[in-house]
Amino acid sequence: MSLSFDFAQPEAAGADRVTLFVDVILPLPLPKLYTYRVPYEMNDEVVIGGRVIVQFGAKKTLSCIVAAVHETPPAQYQAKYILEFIDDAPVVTQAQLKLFRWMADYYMCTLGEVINAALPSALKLSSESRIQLHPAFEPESNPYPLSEQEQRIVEVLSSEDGKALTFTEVGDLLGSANFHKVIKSLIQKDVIFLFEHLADKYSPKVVKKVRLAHHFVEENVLEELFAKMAGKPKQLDVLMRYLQRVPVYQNVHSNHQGMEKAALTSSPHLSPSAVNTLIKNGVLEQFDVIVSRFPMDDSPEAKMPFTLSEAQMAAHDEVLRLFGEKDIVLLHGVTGAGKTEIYIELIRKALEGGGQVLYLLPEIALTAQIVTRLMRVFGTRLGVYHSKFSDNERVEVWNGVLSGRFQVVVGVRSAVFLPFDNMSLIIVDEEHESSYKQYDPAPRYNAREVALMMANFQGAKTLLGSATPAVETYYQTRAGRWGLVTLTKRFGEAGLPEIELVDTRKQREAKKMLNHFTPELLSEIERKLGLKEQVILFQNRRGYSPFISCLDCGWIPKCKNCAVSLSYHKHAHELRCHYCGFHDRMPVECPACGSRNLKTVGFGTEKIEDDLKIMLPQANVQRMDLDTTRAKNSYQQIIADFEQQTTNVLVGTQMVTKGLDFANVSLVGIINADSIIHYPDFRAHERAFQMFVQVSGRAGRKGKKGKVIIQTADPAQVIFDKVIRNDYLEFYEYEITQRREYGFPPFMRVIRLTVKHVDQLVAEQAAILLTQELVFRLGREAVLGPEAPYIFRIRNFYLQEITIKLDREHTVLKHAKGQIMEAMNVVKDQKEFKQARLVADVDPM
DNA sequence: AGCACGCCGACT
DNA sequence: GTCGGCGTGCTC
Repeated sequence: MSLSFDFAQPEAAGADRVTLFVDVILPLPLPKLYTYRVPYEMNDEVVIGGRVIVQFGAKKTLSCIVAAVHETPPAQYQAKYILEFIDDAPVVTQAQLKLFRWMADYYMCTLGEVINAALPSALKLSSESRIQLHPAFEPESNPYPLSEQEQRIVEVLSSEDGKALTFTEVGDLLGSANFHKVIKSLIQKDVIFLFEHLADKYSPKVVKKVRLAHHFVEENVLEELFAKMAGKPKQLDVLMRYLQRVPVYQNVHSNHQGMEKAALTSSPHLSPSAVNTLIKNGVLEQFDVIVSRFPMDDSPEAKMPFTLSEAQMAAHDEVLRLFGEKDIVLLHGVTGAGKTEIYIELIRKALEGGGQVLYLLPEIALTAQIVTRLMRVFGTRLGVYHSKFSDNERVEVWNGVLSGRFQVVVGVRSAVFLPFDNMSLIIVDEEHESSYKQYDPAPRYNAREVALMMANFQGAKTLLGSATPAVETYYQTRAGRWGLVTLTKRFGEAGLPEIELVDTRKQREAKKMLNHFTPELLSEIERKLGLKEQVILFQNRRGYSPFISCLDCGWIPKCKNCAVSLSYHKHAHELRCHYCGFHDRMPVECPACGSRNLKTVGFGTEKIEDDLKIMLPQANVQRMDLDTTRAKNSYQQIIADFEQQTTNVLVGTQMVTKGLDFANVSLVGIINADSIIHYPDFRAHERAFQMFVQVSGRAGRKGKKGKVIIQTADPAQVIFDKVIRNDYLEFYEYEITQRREYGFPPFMRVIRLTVKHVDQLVAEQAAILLTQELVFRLGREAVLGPEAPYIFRIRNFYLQEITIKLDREHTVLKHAKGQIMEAMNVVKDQKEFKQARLVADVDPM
């Protein structure tokens, strides 16, 4: 039996010495929980969802999460004592524990793996965890008294800038085993903060500000100053601007806040050197302020309420009405229909009811634009959870949700792990996006499904939004289980773009192709640039070319770890593997025959960029793909340049298809549609349709009708017809028939098992045995394969795939997963397959 | 995931 | 004769 904390406490306070045990979740891929014993005197410190430190194995001390408290001593072994209690309040809520258990179950992984993915690493203490002085800490102004031990730590940390100590070092320094208490206390007092890896070291964002030196603040002193400035017009200008922006007289304190130096120096009519002279002469003083990475916009126009259009209002009302009878509603709105405003209105209503709100977005759609917009409406109640955030920022959001400071969180996939316990509304925007699915490592979860389950557990409503809903999602609305609201009109009179197909085969035969551009696309780009409008080009492959080949002997460089050719990256002058990261210098001559006739074959974004720069010198081309957005802010920079029209052509992969709104883009070109359609996967058509419609949606906003040119070798393919007419329904009808006929989701559930082994033969043998065991348990018709995937070797592991199709019923599913586990264990228990890795992916995408 | 224990090749 | 390779099994 497990006791809750509330129940355990009064007993522990009594005279009877109950012996408590806790089951903990270790942050490791272990199938079960481990039981530790609570020291008597610590009985009232036990908190479910709190962290404790335990010894695990001979050497390791780990922090882990208390999942349950009970009085049952383990029969088989002697439980070790808990070494330390870190938290006096849960860092993981009961609601989370329930959800995490469901995830581990559903996605066939361990609780430890879920916890590991869920907790920001600074919450996962280890002896390697480090502390650093909080950048905002000043010894004089910190209001909390420090103990002698705390003082010692602060001294050492202050000894040099950015000095860090590991837990082990802190332990040595204090010579006490109980140093976690000291660390915890210092964290609470905002003196230090924690991080896990050197890369997580906190570097605060600092803004340089200026203010009037305080002895000038009085009116008559200032007049004197003005008199002195009479012969220095530039400096006077600066001062005037400052006084204009900062109401020094009306509000005495406003001068203390000052204003951003950049606002003075970068102002077109002001001289930066005059600003510096004023600082040098002591009239202005410069100071640094640590700011949040998402600044609050307090300008008056920011507070301006927006009004929903009639269509938006109607959709909003319909969503609310449907929430009266259904828990899940799909908002199917064409691109540019203004779904975000509807979300904001709904969030506002949900907050009035007092619950929490989670707004999920795919990685690349979560831009500064949308965050700023939400900040304006929700201010400090909004938390942001982004994968490019540092660990400290994540902990801040985590704690903010726990404390109730953040009632709304906008975030990516992993935001479903945050400690919500009173959810009232979840919005999953672009719900069809495959980036909601984590592919590797475990837990291989789909944030949309997790969100739906969280909503279910916490009695919240879920709104799914998309211009191109997943077939599975739309099916649910057709079946009447989920509500459906449709928005067919674009916001602000913008018509849907005109889509033109251009036959690349015909043009190639006529020898009219210019590199990979048809004359139609090239002249249209030229025309748009002439009109000072912008262009987006979509090519779903990065690098310069997918491979190179020797013209004399046909040699093609392959990756030594994977069964793929190496892509040529011109800028880096390298050959790269897109699967394992292997790279090598581009050879000058063929290593097989010594010929210098090496030719690139095929094309990626880099070549498109290159060719276009040569063919249209007036184009200012920027490329956006994984290679150009790797650095932390490069993505924002590329977007900003394009927005401000410093660049006028954006060439990119998937990244350009999602969520970007640029008013001046009037042409979208899809360079090679065929590579998107021809994919060996049951979702290929769905993905292609979504991609075409989404990228087309980037063309034409704010009243301008856009144009889309799709280059294809086979314009007759059925899918184009539906894309051109933007007919989702027709696409859906076609697709759902196929799915029914061939037994794919939503009619069947798919679980994909992958067997990996360094030896190809062993991988095959293990897969054959696994298949046999599966067929034995689930029946022949449920198991497909084994089969080597198209790319049959990655990172030196040979792959074999088995696909399992199951009925959707939950009981069947649960039972089947047990059977699959059994089958996997049979294989793993075989000596010859000990080295094989077996991976289960539930609902793969 | 680590880490220790345990059986087979090139070194003082 | 040992040092050390990493295969295998266990951790409350």
